[in-house]
Amino acid sequence: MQFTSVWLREPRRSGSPGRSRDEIVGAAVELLDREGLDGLSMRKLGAKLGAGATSLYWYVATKDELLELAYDQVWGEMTAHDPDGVGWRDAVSALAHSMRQVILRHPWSADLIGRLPALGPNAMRVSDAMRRMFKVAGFTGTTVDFATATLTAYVFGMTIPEVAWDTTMGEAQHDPDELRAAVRKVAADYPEMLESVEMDAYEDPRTVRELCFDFGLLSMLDGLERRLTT
Amino acid sequence: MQFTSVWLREPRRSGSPGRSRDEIVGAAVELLDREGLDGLSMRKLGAKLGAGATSLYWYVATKDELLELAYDQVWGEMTAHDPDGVGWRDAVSALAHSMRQVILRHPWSADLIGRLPALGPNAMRVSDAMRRMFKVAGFTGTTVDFATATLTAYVFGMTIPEVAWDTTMGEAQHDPDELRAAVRKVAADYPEMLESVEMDAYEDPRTVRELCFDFGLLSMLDGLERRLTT
DNA sequence: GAGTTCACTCGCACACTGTACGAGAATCCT
DNA sequence: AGGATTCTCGTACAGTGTGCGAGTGAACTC
Repeated sequence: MQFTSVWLREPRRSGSPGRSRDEIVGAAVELLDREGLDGLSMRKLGAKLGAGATSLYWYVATKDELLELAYDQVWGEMTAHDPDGVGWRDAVSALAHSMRQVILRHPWSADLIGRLPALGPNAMRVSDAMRRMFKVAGFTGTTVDFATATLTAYVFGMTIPEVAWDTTMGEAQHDPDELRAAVRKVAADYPEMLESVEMDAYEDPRTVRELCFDFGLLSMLDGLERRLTT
Repeated sequence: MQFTSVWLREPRRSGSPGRSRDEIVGAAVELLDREGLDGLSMRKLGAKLGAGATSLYWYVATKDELLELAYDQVWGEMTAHDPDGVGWRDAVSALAHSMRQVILRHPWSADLIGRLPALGPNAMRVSDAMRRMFKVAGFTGTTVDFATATLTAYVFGMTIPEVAWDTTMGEAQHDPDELRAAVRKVAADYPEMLESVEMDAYEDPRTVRELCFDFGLLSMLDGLERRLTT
């Protein structure tokens, strides 16, 4: 009756000498940041730590388990403020931006959102904080969960394709004009899409995305607020 | 100056005899539905088609390219109605539900959202239709794109973790009570999360999720509508 | 001090992956 | 008939996660 997540299993009895689990996870995150999800192999990670590949299996039952740990470490970088001070909208907004930034900083984590459950302590801490924010806002019962899920969905849903686009198109930098021409060809049969391509949205992707994110976030918050007043 | 997406490359000169590309992609989707993303290997797919593994490389440059094609075929199952008849809110809402259902039907596609750009003709068609809906609603210029991105983000962001949870927890069915107990332990230090676990949200996950999705969708639409009136 | 136990390391092996290569077969064009 | 083009596929290579079991060292017990 063993579950597939690390977090639902009894942790390994402690013991401090030799390598530690944190050290391994830290090195894994570093490697993931540098070389991406495909760049992480047990052999490479072992080499980086001056250890044999299979030594790591003492600390970690499986590679997926290691990824779960690394994934939760990413959640640990997200910062949540107290909603009592700044009001729930600002608190939620700041948390949303923090989540986005963290994922952009660790692009590989975007892939894991769809693959691993977020049950680690850091994920718990963030979700807990967000729930508190929505309670302060006035949500009660199940709607607290719904609001939390909704906002998390928005942030991840917006950020994941952002990362996807960067990693696919950014691997080898292309001439922007050439890229735009290629996309134009793909969109040729779809008038709406074509119009979208022709707009200036391609000029400075960075700020356009930021604007887009804020637009959606604002909408989201407005929509949630409306649930409270009626 | 080659791009990494199939859609940005010149298609292979036609020629119909022997196997066809559609046949291969169809078989791939079938295999993916049955065995998941890890269940698809070129050798298995070749065997399924009565062909050698490497024969497929005539029709497809790489496995990722095959996945791009399969991914777009999934987009092809999403249905969009004309917003002029039913009004933009109903049209968008129906499309959102369709998108969710399609992904739930092809869980492996959830993984690909974060890995491949959606540049295929079917993805184009869906995005095009959604843009038209928001134009009917009254959006103009860049905000059409923003609204489209926002709604797509919500739908994917909500559905991806749904799939993730199912695949991790559903592989081996567990006693729900036991699972709840395990989760309770993980949430022990986080009062908000604990409260969430203790609620009845675990009784019938299916309908709860549906409710949650509709809650968020409603919020999203309200929030977007608000952008129009002010 | 001797012996035993336990925490840890790691080389080897296995089954499996994507795909480059190049030789062969089949088909079509002239 | 001959040549070109389209298509098939066996072999091979480098790489993957990880099970196994033998080995090492330190700590604890008698």
